[in-house]
Amino acid sequence: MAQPQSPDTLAPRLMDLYQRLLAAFGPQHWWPGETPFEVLVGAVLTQNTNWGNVERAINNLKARGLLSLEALRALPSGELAELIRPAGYYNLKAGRLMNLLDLLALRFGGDLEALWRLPLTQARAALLSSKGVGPETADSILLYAGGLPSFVVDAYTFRVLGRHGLAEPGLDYHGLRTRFMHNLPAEPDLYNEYHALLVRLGKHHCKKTTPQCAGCPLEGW
DNA sequence: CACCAGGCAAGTA
DNA sequence: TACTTGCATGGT
Repeated sequence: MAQPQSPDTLAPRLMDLYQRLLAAFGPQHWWPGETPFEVLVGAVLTQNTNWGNVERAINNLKARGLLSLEALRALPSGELAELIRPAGYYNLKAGRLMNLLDLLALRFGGDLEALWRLPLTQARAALLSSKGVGPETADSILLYAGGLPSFVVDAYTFRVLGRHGLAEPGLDYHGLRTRFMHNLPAEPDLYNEYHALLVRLGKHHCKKTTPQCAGCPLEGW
């Protein structure tokens, strides 16, 4: 596989990037969610959406005691849509969430632990088989709800890595994910913080694709 | 006012 | 295969 630089230097460079972000921003303590189930729901609701809006939606469910697999599945999809309205794309997401809840109920007996017990690739494939769960949502669920070492890639990841020569144009989601996973120890805590730190960097700095902005913790890196 | 936010699937050429 | 479009709220 053609890589922007030799694999020998890639691993240390990815660790160096992590250390710099950690030093600059500190631990991010993702994912805000009290239970794995709540994290899973949040993962669907936050698709292309600000987390603050997702919290409003989840609070609507919590306030009514609906934040459980059984309660949500018993809810008419139209009512679910109204409750998650603040998260945006609410009709779409109500359907996507129901798809995923059906998968959990029908294929795993409603037991998330049964999902986490599968080999990572099989658990990931199961999640991806649910319409509305793409690679980033699947990896977010595996990592942040299941505590499994599945690296999460997002738009910020492409932008930051691309700018610093660690991701060539045309590299796709799978390519970038495996680049991280083949060059870092398979530690869930590391993957957890790493992704959160990349998002944190993207949120407050360096929104442009080309030059680095002044004051960025990666300036000159 | 425009633009963005922790995507995904379906449609088009 | 490689773009493009629809989905939608709330904050800056």
